[in-house]
Amino acid sequence: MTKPVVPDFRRTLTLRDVSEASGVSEMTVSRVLRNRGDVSDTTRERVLEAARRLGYVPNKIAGALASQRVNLVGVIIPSLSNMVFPEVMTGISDVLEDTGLQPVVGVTNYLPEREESVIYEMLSWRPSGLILAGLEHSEASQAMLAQAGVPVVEIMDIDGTPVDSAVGISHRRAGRQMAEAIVAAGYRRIAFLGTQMPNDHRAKKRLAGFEEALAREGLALADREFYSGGSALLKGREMTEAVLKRSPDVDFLYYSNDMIGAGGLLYCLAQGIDVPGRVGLAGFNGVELLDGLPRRLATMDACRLDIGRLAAEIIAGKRPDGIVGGEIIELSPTLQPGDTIRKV
Amino acid sequence: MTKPVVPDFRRTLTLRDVSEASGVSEMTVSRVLRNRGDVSDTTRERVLEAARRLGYVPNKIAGALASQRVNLVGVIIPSLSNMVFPEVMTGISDVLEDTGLQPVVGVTNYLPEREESVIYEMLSWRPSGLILAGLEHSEASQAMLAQAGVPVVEIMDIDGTPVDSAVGISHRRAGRQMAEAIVAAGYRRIAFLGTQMPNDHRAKKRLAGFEEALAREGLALADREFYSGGSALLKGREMTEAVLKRSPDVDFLYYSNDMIGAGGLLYCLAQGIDVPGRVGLAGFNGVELLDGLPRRLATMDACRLDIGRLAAEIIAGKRPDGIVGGEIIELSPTLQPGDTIRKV
DNA sequence: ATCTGTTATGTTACCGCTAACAGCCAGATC
DNA sequence: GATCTGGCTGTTAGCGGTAACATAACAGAT
Repeated sequence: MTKPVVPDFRRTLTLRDVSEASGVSEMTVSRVLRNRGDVSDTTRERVLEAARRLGYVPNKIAGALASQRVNLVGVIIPSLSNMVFPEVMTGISDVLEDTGLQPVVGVTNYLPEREESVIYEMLSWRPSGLILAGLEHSEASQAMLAQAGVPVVEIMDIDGTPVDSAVGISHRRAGRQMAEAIVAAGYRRIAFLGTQMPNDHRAKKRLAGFEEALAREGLALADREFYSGGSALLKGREMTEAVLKRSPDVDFLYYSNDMIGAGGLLYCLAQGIDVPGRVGLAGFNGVELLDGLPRRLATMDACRLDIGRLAAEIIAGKRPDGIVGGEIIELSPTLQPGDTIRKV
Repeated sequence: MTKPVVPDFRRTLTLRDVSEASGVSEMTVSRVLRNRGDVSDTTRERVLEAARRLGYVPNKIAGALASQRVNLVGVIIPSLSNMVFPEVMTGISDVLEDTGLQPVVGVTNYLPEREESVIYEMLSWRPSGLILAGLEHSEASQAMLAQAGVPVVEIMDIDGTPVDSAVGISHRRAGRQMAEAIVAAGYRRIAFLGTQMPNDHRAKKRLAGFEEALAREGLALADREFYSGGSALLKGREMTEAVLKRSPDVDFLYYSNDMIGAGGLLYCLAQGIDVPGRVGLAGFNGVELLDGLPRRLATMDACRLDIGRLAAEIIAGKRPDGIVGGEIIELSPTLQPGDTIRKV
């Protein structure tokens, strides 16, 4: 309603401004700024000088619309505070760095409906590819991904059917392997401590594989405890205390992630409990944090860096043999026994 | 060179496709999909049905170009693995959630030249605003930000001159306050342990403020130790060991962040060192992780959630009194004495 | 019957850039 | 001298939407 006090005299700059300032056509300016096509050195210099002097920043929106090319890769993850995704991101960035592609992160907070809208939002920018965590998505999400017309890589997990490509580990198998190692070390009264999150499918699969392997040995979980929210380290302490009080005869604690496992380890050490003699412990992920603990927690690394790398390579079309899509890459996590499982 | 094996029969969908499928003009479809302007209920239904059936996802690139409006906010931070930025992001997302704006994250790895290119890249998408960590930027970066023509909020720090708005704490003052508390508790032989990072200006300012306050009391740092890279928790242990061996008479360890502080605390406890009697400890940030430690490390929270919130409010034009730009908001971090400083 | 206002829809002209193609000109070739 | 290069630059026509401005259809008021 009120007239603007400050007139907007500084219109946003366009190619035309640079073109006028340097006395060549817009097309030539465009060519210079993108390093595409032949331009004489003198012209190039003049254009660059003008662009720099004016402080011109190209408008990628217009560029993308005209060229039908967008140098963005959507990366959709459940959470940033997880300690696991930063490393995946590092792998992705490493590979994309010299491809001209740029990752753009979206966070879903483990909510399928949130994921749906993030996918929609991302696709509406017509990215060159999509990387997203997990194989479980709403029907609408699946439909969008299938229609997207760009490479889609589902990461972290391979127990299921991907829309297009997948890079990850089998969490089911990871759970089995850990159970086998624990049983082999002579533990028998085993408890599980983990997240409550109904949508953390990977944790759920690990537990399923774990119980499956126990069953095969004629064993069942002796106890189980769940949490949600709050400081994972603290929750680990609290849950550990609760389980050990409730089931004093438990001799092994299997945690769904390293953070709560670390909390449990600190609790046991503080209580003077003999680890791994009286109680054994194991987590999952292989997070860097563990290196600083008084004792090395048994864990299983989830190949996060490699997962990021490979996913990015698929998007960037860098896979050997020029494989184009529909690739499923299973990585093998390695068990790191640390100091919290008895040696056999 | 080779002909594509699979013909691209599934062209990408446009408004025209939906328009034809529903028998109305493109404009009407556009109105329906954006919920703007009056459209009859029957038409709306028909359009939505067609859009859903076709799996149409609007092209925001074209939309943004035509409307000169981009619902993105660039957020530029030095690192994801820091534990400090996820919380800032949470604050930002909370506020932006119901404004139609969407955060887009860029990471600089503490490299000014990398920051420069991230800023350039972001501005080339003409976002509605920019939030970036710190007040120190290359000249070229400053120029771009000043020219950007959108709100720019520099966060975390207010010791310096912002380009436009700033929300943060005074790290210099935070350092001073901590030093005063330490001296007041009777400690005299104080050591500093921190990051080597030449570009972590905030850590540097904390140290400067810290030394300044010590000097005012006639004191100087008894020792100092720096690190770079690796697991912060582990580095904290190692540095602490090094310092205590080298300078056995040191009675306080001031860490530049909570993670290395936690490492130091674990080391001291494992060594049976009397904390806070023989040695006092303090960190910085107030990270959630600390809640799970055997003893509560003294720290200073950096108001990360509030910083994110306020920055987002400025971008979204939600500040009370309709303040528009050039706002500088200083928050006051609170000292959390924990259990690692002697009570006076 | 005409006027007015409201609601629902369509038309037109861009937004800022790039693909594709069309010139132009100096020097080489025949 | 005519033709043919190949390097450099310009012209034209969109890309897929949306703002702004018609227009149409119809109810109620005059």
